[in-house]
Amino acid sequence: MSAVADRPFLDRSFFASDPVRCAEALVGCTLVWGACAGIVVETEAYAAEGDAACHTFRRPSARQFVADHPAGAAYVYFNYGMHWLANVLVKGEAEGFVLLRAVQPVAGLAWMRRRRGPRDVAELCSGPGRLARAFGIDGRHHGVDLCAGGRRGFLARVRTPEIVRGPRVGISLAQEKPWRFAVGGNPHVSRPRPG
DNA sequence: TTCGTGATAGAG
DNA sequence: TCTATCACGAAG
Repeated sequence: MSAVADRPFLDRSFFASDPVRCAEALVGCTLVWGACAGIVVETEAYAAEGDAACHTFRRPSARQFVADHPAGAAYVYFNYGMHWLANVLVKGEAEGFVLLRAVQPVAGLAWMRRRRGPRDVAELCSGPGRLARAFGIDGRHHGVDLCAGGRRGFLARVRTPEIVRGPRVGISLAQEKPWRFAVGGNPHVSRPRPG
């Protein structure tokens, strides 16, 4: 846990931005979740306004979530009958979410393998469903504050990564928006590789 | 490429 | 009640 020790979490002002900028800024930061931690290597932005792929476009419950929670709250939902997906609420100049798509594991590898099975490190968290599974993220965490200190939050970048940008993955609407961000060439990024 | 699996929301 | 849809992943 030395990679995690004695550094403060990103505070709420980090998420009081807009979802696209925030998604890019989060790449290279470290996600800390209890005993597990990983460097964020891939994100996507979803805008509450004008983005047909965002849950807020169709789901009243998502709009209510935005209204009821502060920036930096976790938005966790169950999809395809089997996968949990983890997002962070952004509320600032614009509102929306940042989907956490992949991290490079740095702590808690034993826990991740216990949940995901004995896999290669590059397979542990290289996708939003995989990441949530490896970190033990599920519906219990829907709405938790990631800017409150304690066990869960983000650490600032130690280095600025080389970020590549491309279209979002796995959506049918608003595919034209290049709102996926990833660390160029990083093996922990999900497929299809951007670039 | 195909299919498992379930929450959500809107229509009937 | 019924149905379409869905920000996925594992196996084949």
